[in-house]
Amino acid sequence: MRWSQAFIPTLKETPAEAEIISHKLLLRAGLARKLTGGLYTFLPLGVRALRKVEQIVREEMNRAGALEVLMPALQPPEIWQQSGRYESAQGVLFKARDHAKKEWVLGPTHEEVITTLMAGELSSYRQLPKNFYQIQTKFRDEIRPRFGLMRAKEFVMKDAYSFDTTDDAALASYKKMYDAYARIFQRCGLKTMAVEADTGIMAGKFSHEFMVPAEAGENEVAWCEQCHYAANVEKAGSRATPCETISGGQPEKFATPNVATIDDLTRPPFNTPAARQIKTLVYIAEGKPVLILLRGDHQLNEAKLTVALGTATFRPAEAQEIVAALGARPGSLGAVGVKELPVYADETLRGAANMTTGANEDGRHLRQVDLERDIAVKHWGDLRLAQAGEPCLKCGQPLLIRRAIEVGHVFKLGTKFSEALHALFLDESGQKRPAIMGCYGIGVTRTLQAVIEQCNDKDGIIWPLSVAPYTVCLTPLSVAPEGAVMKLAEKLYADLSARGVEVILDDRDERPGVKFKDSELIGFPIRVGIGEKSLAKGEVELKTRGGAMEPIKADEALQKVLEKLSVK
RNA sequence: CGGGGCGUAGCGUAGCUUGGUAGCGCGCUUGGUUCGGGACCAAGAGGUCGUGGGUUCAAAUCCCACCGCCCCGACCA
Repeated sequence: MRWSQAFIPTLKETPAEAEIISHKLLLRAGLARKLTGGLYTFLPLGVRALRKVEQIVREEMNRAGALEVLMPALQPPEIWQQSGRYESAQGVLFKARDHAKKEWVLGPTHEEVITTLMAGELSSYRQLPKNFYQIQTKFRDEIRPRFGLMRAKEFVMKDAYSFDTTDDAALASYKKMYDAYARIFQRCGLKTMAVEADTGIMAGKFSHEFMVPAEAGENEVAWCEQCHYAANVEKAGSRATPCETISGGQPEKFATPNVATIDDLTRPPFNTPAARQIKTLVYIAEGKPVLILLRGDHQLNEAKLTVALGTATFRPAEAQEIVAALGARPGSLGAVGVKELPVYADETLRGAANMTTGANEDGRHLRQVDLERDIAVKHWGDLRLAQAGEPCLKCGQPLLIRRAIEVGHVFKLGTKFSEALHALFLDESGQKRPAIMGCYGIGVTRTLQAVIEQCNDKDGIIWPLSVAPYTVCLTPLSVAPEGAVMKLAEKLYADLSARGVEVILDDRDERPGVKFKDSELIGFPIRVGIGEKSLAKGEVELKTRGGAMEPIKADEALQKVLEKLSVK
């Protein structure tokens, strides 16, 4: 490609809308432009990089034995009703109506479609295992699109769905995808970590997320450097420091005027450490109030609460609901003597004694509360958020917590969809059984931006060779057609092109500074600078993005470039 | 959905408090001089000041409503 013929609108200044580095570079390097919030046009350079990522994904999926298909993005709502997700996915479903006013949904994911397909095609165990994938645009009515391509209303996703006859076989399919994902992200030049994940509305057995460590990420990951335990904080467990277990006597009410928070009680005159307090939360679960007890220095993990409650339909109670349930306002809440409401307590509190908690009277608290003696706990479980520095569950080393971008997610689904949508087969004994499914997603557009987020410096993007829109940028410093500089540039351009190298020739009549800045902003992995001064010595300049300038003999330039391309 | 911020030329912005018919930088066009790290000189083009309403002799500026964009949050009593 000749730069003069291309469309590469680089920007000197950063558009005000961009906050994080990858979003800024996406716009500045002329890769994409915003249509409106959460919707982007990929410009030629952006499309090239995107296609590179797609191709890596495609190659690795094929290598892992998955079969490429392409499903409709427009879907009938009936299959969503059949799977039971028409309601639960309300929040993200884009809907459209046709001329007859019939409703359609724009696919946010394709379990319903693929399972419907298999319901029609599958009949025998002999057809399994099978794994189908597609690379396609997904639509999600995100509450808040963010950071350019990072969270968009429309985005390119690779989704795959496996069908197996047994749990063991399903696990093998899962493992294949897990391994394929590790290869995919590695080939994209990304450092990722696979972490245990919460399964959310997918309701699967277990899952892993592939995370790119980055401050701009929307997730938090807990991990242990010692034993390599790693989990999304929504899922992560950790050991807590032990509670006091020696009873201080019978509960005793005391006045706490103007005390509204855990923090207030830690200060004089009360001096009660947060770890010696019981935090009482009121939630409304499926319309009914429940109490949740945590230690004062701990925080609730709603993903874990979902598991404990057995429902995702819950929310924090409003102030008036709290008063109705307990007779006191937030700040003086407690569970002592409460019999009519179910009490869910965090495991950490088991055996805790001599604790302080609200007395369900405004301005009063109770001390010398012994958990199991004084509170009727209905359900004990892990309800708390793991915190940095707490000992790892497995080895006891302090856990680290870092932000990260989720680029891939693998789920073991089980039979939820195959049962609901009748993807059944006859086994060896003639028994009709539902296929055991797994599903596997990669945010392709998000992966692209994650690469930029991870690979950049003050001058711009540093593309890994594997996803660079062009791998080589030829930069003649003067473009007079008959000059020696341009003649050499043209020859190199022809030779590299002939060998299938993706090369761009900066034939613009611009000053050297402009060309250098642009090539670094965009981040082509290899630049060959050709100028009169060095050419007089028979040399050109080979520069890898992020590396040092290296003078090389002009007549060896082709060979050197080819070496760089194959070595890296 | 709640909170905060912002909307002025393609991009970045000043002007708004204190109302008087819009300015700067980048980019763009033309000519000239330059030419190894985002050149310089000169002359230009480009604006419904987000939209609608109100106040006023007069509104980018004050008031009301709406729309859009960005950020934080969606919980911790």
